[in-house]
Amino acid sequence: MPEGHTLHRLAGHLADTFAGRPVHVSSPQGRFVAEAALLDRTELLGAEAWGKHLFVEFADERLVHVHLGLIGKFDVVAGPLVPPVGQVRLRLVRDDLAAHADLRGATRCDLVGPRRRDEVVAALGPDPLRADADPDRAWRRIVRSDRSIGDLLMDQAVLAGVGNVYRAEVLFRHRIHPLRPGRTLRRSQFDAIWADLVELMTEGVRTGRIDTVRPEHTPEAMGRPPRKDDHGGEVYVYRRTGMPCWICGAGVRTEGLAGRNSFWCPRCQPVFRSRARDRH
DNA sequence: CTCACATGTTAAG
DNA sequence: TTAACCTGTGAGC
Repeated sequence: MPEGHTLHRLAGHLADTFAGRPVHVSSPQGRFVAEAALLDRTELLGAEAWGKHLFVEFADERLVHVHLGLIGKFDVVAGPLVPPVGQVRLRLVRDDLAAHADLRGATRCDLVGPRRRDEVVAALGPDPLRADADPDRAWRRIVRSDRSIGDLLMDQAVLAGVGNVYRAEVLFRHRIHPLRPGRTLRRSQFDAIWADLVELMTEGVRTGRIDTVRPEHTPEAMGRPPRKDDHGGEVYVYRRTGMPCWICGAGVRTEGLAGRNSFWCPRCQPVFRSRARDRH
């Protein structure tokens, strides 16, 4: 579930559902009880996402810092209240009882103040989903790095909010091999990647899915069955190891990179050739 | 049913 | 580099 678009979408849902009214805060699981008691029946002011970090804002400068990790979920549920299922670390209930939100499986759920929030934000690279993002900060780090672009795109200190799906897909869309060193990218390529991430991730916030195939490669356009798995979105290479590339038919490759599986098409994303060699 | 793996990060070894 | 966190899903038996 959680790349940056999930958290931005969630921030919007939480704000729409709870902002401007007192909220009942509890921790059915028991691991956030003291903090929940402090927030209980105070006003929820809003919610904001920075990369994959979420801050739920309550009165008196109190914030709940949430990170979903790999498996966490924060479900916003409209309708009558039901007993918590599983390990619900944080539950928000609207004062009219007509909606609630349950947090499960998160790696982080802390009560913090603005100072801690600022620390977390300061450690993050620019977030393509934020209008105030400065892509130059990411470019400066990428262009002077020997690390691979696949590694750099996943580094939240370089660029915030991109995860394993957007990494694989945006590199495919720009025909760049994930192992290519950051310092070999041209500015125009980075600019195109950034602009594409802004567009793709904004669409992800709108739909709640990661769809990255261009109109001519959709299941309808190609007369192929839609993707069937828990992600829902249509993609070019992510988790398609061994299957034919939608564009050239070559088998999609995979390899561990930065601790995660990276996916690419060996024909559409050829191994980088150095500038010296290009001159021949 | 059990098992492997997953859109992530941190901390221990 | 590996385990741990903690939940859900799909594949295989």
